Amino acid sequence: MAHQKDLPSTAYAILGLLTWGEMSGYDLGKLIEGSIAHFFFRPAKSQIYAELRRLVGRGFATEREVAQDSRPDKRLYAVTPDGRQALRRWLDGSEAGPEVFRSPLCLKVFLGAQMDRETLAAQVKTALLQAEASLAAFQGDEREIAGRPEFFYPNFVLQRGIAHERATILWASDVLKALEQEQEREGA
Amino acid sequence: MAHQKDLPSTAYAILGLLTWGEMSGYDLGKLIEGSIAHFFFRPAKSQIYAELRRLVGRGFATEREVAQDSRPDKRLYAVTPDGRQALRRWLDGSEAGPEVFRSPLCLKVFLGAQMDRETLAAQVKTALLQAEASLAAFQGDEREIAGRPEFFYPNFVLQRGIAHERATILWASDVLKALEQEQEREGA
DNA sequence: TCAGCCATGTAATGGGTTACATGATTGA
DNA sequence: TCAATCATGTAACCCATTACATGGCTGA
Repeated sequence: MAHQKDLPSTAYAILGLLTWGEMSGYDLGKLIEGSIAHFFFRPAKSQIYAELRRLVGRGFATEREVAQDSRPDKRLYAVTPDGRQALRRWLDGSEAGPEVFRSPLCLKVFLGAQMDRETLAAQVKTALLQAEASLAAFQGDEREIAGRPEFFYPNFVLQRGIAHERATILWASDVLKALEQEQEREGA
Repeated sequence: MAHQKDLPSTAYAILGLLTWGEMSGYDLGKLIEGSIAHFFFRPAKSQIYAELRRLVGRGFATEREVAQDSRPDKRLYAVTPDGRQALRRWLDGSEAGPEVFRSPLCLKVFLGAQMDRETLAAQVKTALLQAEASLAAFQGDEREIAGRPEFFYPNFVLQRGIAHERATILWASDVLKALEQEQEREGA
């Protein structure tokens, strides 16, 4: 009964955000951009809407049309008790899929022997600057949510992001240093 | 001319590994498992073979059938000059796709309010143990390749993996501590 | 005036996974 | 004897992205 087939984990991500409160697909998009996009996935809008329809089809969410003037009409979605149960089952289970770290930069560094040293260094430098920007943004978020109990759990994830960016910055600096040393050794 | 359509980055990953030397699809699978799988992607066997055929079709690799007795016959693939050029263009360019960190664990922690505290703690603990195992494995690799100049570039990526696992371990420990404190506060 | 926000979707494509299929050799 | 290694693929499926489509309101 209930579910013939398991949903993809992205469905549970959306279901999870809906526990935050009733929302439209558009709202979800905004919310994802500031949270889940950083540590899970950044779906296309079209996928959000498709996934919401599926959740309604499964009975995991309800849809409610709200007419607005001076704005387009919208549909608000809310989790059902069935939805909460399904989410809970998924959260408690251990088949949530693997941790994935996919880094084109690491691939390029790995294949560094195929590149000009300068070009590689430039790309590492770019990544370093991006990591610094991310870190600054995360630290801004940190100040914003500090001490707010409703962000008790999200704050853990934010801390992980901060740790990750810090590690990236240190690593990139080390790589750049090593690359320069190698350049000198060759030049001399 | 040359290429009507860009290849997906996974094709360049395989092309890059082929610069290591002539290999079969099977060999590539083994090699990926010990390298690229950790920081880029872990393709299904079927995809490796499909991607190799495409590379040959584009003229980026050559195929050579080798008969063997007491083992199945195999096909060896090697990069062509065109392939090297294409790889180089991709490496030098900046459209390599985004850095992706997809962590179901982070999603669960983010939604921690929906779970039993103990269940969440157990899952964090599991991740911690896995990170410790990965770290140990990476440190084994580190000892193996230490000082070997042909691993100059791969070593950077290994260092990143080590830094990442260390950060994960510290973070998970912090989360567990905080979760226990919260438990005590409630219990008291 | 004009970019950007609000708001929702369809259609086409394809990258990637899963399941299925085969089968000899080698070492524990 | 039995699992693992070597070795290559086909077929089906589907999650996810990209491009396309619409259109009023708001603030700089």
